[in-house]
Amino acid sequence: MDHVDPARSERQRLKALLAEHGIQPTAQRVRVAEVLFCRDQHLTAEQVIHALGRNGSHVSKATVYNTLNLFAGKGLLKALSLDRECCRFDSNTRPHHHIHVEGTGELIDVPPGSVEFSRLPPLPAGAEQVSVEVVVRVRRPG
Amino acid sequence: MDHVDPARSERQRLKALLAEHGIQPTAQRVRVAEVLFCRDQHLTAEQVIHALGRNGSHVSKATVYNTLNLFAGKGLLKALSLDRECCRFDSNTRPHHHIHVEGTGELIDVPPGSVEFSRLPPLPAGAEQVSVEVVVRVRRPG
DNA sequence: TTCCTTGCAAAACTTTTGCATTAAA
DNA sequence: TTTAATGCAAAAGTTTTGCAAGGAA
Repeated sequence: MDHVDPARSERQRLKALLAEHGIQPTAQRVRVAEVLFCRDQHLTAEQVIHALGRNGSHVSKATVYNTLNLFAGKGLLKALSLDRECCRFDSNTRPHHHIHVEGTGELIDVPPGSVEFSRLPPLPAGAEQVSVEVVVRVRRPG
Repeated sequence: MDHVDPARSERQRLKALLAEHGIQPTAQRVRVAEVLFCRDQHLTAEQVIHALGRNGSHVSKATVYNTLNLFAGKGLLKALSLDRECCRFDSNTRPHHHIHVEGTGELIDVPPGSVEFSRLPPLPAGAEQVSVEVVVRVRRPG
């Protein structure tokens, strides 16, 4: 008989992921990670809190915020700020770009190879480039 | 004798600018415009409020917010959202890009000709492109 | 024990709104 | 006179913080 529990092994994988990034894998942090890292997505803090509720796993609001900031600080999330609404946390931390749909607020990931530059601006003296991020804003007519 | 008052004629110019954009040029709105449009800059709402105070021209907080949103809606300002801090209003509404200095939060305008693309991503079906904006993030080592 | 984490509530902060007053058309 | 704009205070929304209690090392 096979006793593998997929949810359990997923939790083990997440614990390892957190530990690798110097984060103590507490129960609450693993629950937040379950919500975030099941796929590439861009969630607001509020969406994370709701998703936890739907999962039946409660984590206090303050801990969610602290955890999101902790994950972002350790490189497990990228904090996005694309419109004047609240911050979104991108579970895809590889370099990439975005298409931002006006009106719906929908965000679409663009792989880095889909954008190429033939010219980039000179950097200020002494500064070193950290990243180049492109946001293509689009509208759905109608 | 010459009776030209430069501050006064500047105010006349701003009144005309607001009127051209379908904005009733009230005293408060002209005061906010004086702060914003003296040069290309990126100010937060709070910075606008402080600048008004320094000018000796008081405008209530709610009116400042309403005015900034009104100007942005009418195309006199572009609302930026580059980090998780509050929204900045860019008095340069021509297409352009930005260099964002980590740590200081400094924002540097990049003219559109300084960036050229040899490839851009396909847009979602039926969507039309509104703008392409590049943010180069840099760090000053030390 | 010692250090770190959690949860709750309260605080801080940015932005919006309700409404009486005032100014403009 | 009729409409629009202002100012204040209060409300709403997001995020942070203080602190007592709980858990892990």
